[in-house]
This record gives sequence, C-alpha cells and structure tokens, in this order.
Amino acid sequence: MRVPGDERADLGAMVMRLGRRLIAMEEPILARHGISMWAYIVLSALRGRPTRTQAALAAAINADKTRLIPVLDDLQRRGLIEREPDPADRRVRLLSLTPAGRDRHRDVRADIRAAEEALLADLAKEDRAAFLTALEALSQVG
Amino acid sequence: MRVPGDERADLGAMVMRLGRRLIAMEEPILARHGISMWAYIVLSALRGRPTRTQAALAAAINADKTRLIPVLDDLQRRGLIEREPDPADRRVRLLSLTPAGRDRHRDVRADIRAAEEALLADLAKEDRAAFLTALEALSQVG
DNA sequence: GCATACGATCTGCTTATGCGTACGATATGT
DNA sequence: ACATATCGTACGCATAAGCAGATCGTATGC
Repeated sequence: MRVPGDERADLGAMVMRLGRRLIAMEEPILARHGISMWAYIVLSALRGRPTRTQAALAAAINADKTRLIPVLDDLQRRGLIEREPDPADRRVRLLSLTPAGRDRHRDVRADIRAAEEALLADLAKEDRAAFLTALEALSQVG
Repeated sequence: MRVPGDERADLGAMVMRLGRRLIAMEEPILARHGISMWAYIVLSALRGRPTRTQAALAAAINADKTRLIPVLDDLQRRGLIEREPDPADRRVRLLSLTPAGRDRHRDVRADIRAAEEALLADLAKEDRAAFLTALEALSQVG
C-alpha cells in the first residue's frame, strides 16, 4: 500500500542499487576464477564477435582505450585471447578468444548466471520475463 | 529470434549500461537545477524521513560518511537542509529538509521523473509495470 | 615520395572514491 | 569522577577513472 511520501524511488536510484548488489555478487565469483571484472567484460565482448580494433572494443564496453591495454596484455599473456596484427592493415590488432579463453568465459559465466538465477527466483514468473525483456530493451544504446 | 552465441547479456552488464544511461540523462537536469548528484540523493533520502544521524544517512545512501560532510555543508549553506544538534544527544545532528529544500527536491524530481517516463514509454504497458515491480523488489537490500 | 591520418601504446594530470586515523565534544556505565 | 564509547569532522593515503598529449609504426591520398 502506498501512502503519500512513500512512492517508489527514482529509477536511477533503484538501478544503481541493483547494480551494486550484482557487482557485490559477482566479485567473489570472478575472484574464484582468477579474473578481473574488466577481463570478464572483455571476454564477454569478444565471445562470438571478434573485434577488429582495440578502440572499437573499448568503445563497445565503455572503457578507456588506454586503460584497456594492460587488461589485454594480461589476457594475452594468460593465453585467453589472441591479438595479432591484421594482415590487411598492420596498424590494427585483431582480437579474438582462444579456445582456453572461450572455456574460461563459459565457466565464469555459468557461475554468474547461476547467481543471477538465484536472485531472479524471488520474482513472480511473469514479472521475471517482463523484467528481462524491458531491461534488455532499456539497456540498448538506441 | 535467438541464435547460438546471441543470448542475452549478463544481468550485470545490462543493469550497468542502463545505469550509465540514466546518469547521463540526469546529469543535465541536475546541472540545470544547480545541484549535484550527491546533493540530490541526500535530498531524496531526507524527504519524508528525517534522519537522526549523519552516519545513518551515509549508510542509507551508500556514501562515505566523511565525504558526505561537504555536501551537507553546502546544502545547509544554501538553506535546503537543516542540521541542528539533537537536544537529547548533542553529539548527533538532526537532519531535515527546509521548505526550500522540499520545493527544490520536488522540482528536480519532477524533471527527472519526466525523463524517466520518456524512457519507459518505449516499453509495452505490461512489461513496464512488471519491470518496475521487479526492479523495486530486486533493488531492496534484503 | 611526401604530407597527412590513424591505430596502439605510454605518460602524466586531474578528479572521485574508499578507507584508516586522529581529535574534540558529548554520553554513559561504574 | 573517571574510563570508555560514539558522533561529527578533518586529514592523509591509495586506488581507479576520465582525459589529453606525445610517440611510433603503418596506410592512404596526392
């Protein structure tokens, strides 16, 4: 029951709170897999759609292109991504997941999905589906 | 239609993206009203439920209690909040909105709500309601 | 061939944030 | 009265982020 002065919080506030909650949830999972949040984001971005330039990758995941470099260095050193000059334009580094990178991403993602499912389990079934649909739509750039 | 490798993104990624989008949307509104994000958050927190201690306020809005102080100083200097020692325990500063603070918050909030509505207008009506219900539930601390 | 543009990389500046410490004023338990 | 704890406040430190400039290798238009 709503009473005056007890309306719902701003969208922004709620989304931010949920975001913090999700990050808190994911952090131990990532730590357990020995991978940083940025590294996981990179693996996710690269999965299925190898990116042509690092600048494009940075833009896609909303990261600073200079800050991204150490992350890529590390992932490459650990054999999780490949980064080779484009034969057609050797300025460009073609980025792609190695099989090991793909596996790692799959494993981490499985754990994260499981935790997410546990969260969503509290919701009514119809709300849950609508929530995901809406969230997907609203999080699109357009 | 979903094809393999084109599943939905992680919850965390979508929520974060939406959060950034909302912040980008709110920033010009807040600037137009001459108020910072933190100040707005404080006004929102104080609206309707005056807080007994500053530490409690900081905890409630997920802020650092030392960083909060300049924000409160500023809000007080501008006559938007009151901060007086609790007669019953003079260590404590009782925080509350002044009428001006209440008005300011109402005005800013109206603009932010309007922008939010514009965002949500893209959604199907049922999705919209379910989205808000679910978001409200998921953003709760418990 | 040369000027110009572009991608990746490195460095440094600036700001925001989280965290710990210290201190003064005030309450409270003994 | 005195020891101890709590609140607000100030200060410093370490980290992370956004941003700008410089460099180097490489492409491309003229």
